[in-house]
Amino acid sequence: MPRVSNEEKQRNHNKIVDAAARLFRENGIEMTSVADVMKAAGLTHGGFYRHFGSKEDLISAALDHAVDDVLKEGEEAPEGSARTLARDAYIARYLSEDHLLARGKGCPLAALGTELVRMNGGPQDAAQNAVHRTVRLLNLGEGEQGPKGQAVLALLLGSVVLARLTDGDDDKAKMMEAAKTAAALIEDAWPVETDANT
Amino acid sequence: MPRVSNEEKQRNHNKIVDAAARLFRENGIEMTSVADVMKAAGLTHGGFYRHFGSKEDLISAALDHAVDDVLKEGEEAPEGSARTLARDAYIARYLSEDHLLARGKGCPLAALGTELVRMNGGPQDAAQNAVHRTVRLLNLGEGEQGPKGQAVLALLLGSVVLARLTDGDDDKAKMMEAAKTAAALIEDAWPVETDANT
DNA sequence: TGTACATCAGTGAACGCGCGTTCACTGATGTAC
DNA sequence: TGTACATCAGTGAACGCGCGTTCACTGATGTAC
Repeated sequence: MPRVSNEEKQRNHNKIVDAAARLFRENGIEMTSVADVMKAAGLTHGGFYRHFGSKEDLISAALDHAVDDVLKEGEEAPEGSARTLARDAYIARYLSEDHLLARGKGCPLAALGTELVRMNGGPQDAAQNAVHRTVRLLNLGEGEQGPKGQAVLALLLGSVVLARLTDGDDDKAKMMEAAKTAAALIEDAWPVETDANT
Repeated sequence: MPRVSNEEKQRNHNKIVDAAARLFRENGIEMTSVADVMKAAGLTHGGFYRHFGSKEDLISAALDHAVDDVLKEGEEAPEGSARTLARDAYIARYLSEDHLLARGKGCPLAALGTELVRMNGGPQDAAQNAVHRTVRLLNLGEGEQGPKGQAVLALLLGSVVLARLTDGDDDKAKMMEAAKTAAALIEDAWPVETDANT
């Protein structure tokens, strides 16, 4: 059957990254094997190294892809009120019941944060990039990486982790409500900036 | 050399749980082997099953122990202003540079949160217990598991994960400052409760 | 209190298993003429 | 455009390794008398 055309190779490459981005977020990076990913992509594990030098390289690529996936819409919104709407929509989606359940399609920081803390090299860079891009979206009109956006992301990320740890739909919903209240508080009452922030 | 007295067995048991609570938080649960834990406890891996039925049982015990470790002081403070001081001290310690670096001695939810989300059985129960106990401490005077305490814990947990992902002492410090500002905001401006919370 | 013996905490080799990675092989694709 | 051949994407067996767990063994401890 092999070999396969350049176009098909590219398609397979995308399938591998797609599958990895989903499986890593669903089951964790360490718990997801290269063979798991290749199987989900409809291939056998041996071909993996025609696409990536190592599992570590796949982690970086999958992380970047996951961030693209969740942020693209917000990042593409034109400056101005459309951007603000996109930011609010991002927060609403982040704190939705859907996001709690669909781990494999949600924020990679909320799915993998504590695992990423222990990574080096490419994956570490990709994780930092994910933080910067998300803060940039959340921090509209307050400078690139200002503390308000950082605080909002911290609240969102923490809320989703805690809600996912929580048993019972009611308690999950209460956690999300608490987060919404706190997010509105931060949005409305953040103290006037006194010193410059990048 | 074997066998060993009952007192020494208990001492060894504690050493195993201690080592596990530290190593799990430092390197992750999946990345820490039973042999790693036993070695850190000064024993050989074969003896592990005289203490625990499985690695899963150790995870539960280590999680409980880690929570005891970080919460004991706050939980033991008598009701009233001493309790409020203990809560404030907990928040200050949580958002300290020390806590960012000493992962192995810090909040197990901030160290292992996204890994715990995927656990079942004993470890899942232990994780939920950790959340409840921490929210109870943070939620003083607002009911057992009120949304204010939940929001504060979410903010703290998220901030520490993001700061640990961040490269550079300055940027870590900025993240912690943002969290302190937001925590004060939640503390001071939380809307008056309109409906009952457990 | 002293003796005889059963218990069992700890040791270290061994188990099966799945991991990340490598490899010889295949045959359709891409390319040189 | 057609032919000849080199390339290389994908396959599936195999590699060494470390994992969680089991086991026969040991000898000091705990206990029955």
